[in-house]
Amino acid sequence: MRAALKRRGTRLTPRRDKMLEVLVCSETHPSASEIHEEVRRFHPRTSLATIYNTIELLKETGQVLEIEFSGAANRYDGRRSHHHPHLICLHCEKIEDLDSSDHDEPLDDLSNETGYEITGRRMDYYGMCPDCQSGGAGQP
Amino acid sequence: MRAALKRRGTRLTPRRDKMLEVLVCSETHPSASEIHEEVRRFHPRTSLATIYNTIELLKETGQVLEIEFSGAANRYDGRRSHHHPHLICLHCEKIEDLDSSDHDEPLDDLSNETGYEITGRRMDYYGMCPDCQSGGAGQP
DNA sequence: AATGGATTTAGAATAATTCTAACTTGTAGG
DNA sequence: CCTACAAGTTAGAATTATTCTAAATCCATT
Repeated sequence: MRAALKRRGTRLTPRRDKMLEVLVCSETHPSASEIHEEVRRFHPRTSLATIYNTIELLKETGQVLEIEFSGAANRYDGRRSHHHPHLICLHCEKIEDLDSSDHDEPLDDLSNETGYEITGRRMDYYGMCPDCQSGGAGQP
Repeated sequence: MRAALKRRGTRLTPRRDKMLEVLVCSETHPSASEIHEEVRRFHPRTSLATIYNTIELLKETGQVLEIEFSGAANRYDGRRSHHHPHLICLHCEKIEDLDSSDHDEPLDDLSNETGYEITGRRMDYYGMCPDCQSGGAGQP
């Protein structure tokens, strides 16, 4: 994954390295400013612009998936080793990964049919998580 | 569809009616301001706030799907009679509907497995359309 | 140690969406 | 038909995530 960055001629700076780590290790699909906070704990003078710049890089190389949120900050998923759907709670904005092998079909057929050069995909389910249904634990 | 609005106690005003028509008839998955322009041709004093208000209503009743775009306006799909995936060109921002019956499986299994109350879903493929690949017709 | 291009920064700029408070409209009851 | 009230609408301000900009810094290479 680090190699992928170098391969395209970009440097693997300490900030970028930390960002990769945050993205891969986080369980919560963090927003840009959450990533920022986390990176800042190790490189306190990091600017938010750097976070956005690096996200842009990683998006281009397909190493991060951007999950847009209406009326809220986008969220990022760095676990792109295999495609997986998301289960998104519209109430507390939690995002869970679903493990499902059957969604991992190849894209060649679709590419051939449509003529599109397909570089990514996204499968999301929206609803309300058990916590929020019971009016309980999850933050509103 | 009009009935669904009334059923929940909201009025079916001329603006709302026009908006429904625009959403259902449009082939392009319009943005809020494109919907605004279209509605304005018939009700010139319509405010953009009304468009957003009505979108909010329609989202709540599941009559419109919001397709978030990073760094650009959200787009809306009013053809919710059956679930279908989208093919999105990242270059010209065109959105095409894919007709595929096999994506229309029921959500009960997933609801039971996860405890989520699932109200919606979204399946998108991202890439570059044939026009943009050939550097041709599509707007950049 | 010097050079030059990539990276980073702080802050300003942009633009979509939401909010607010006043105004208008439609409907139901008298 | 008239009145009153709730729902709908409006214009513009406010909010806020993201992008842009120009200057400073870093780092690999000479």
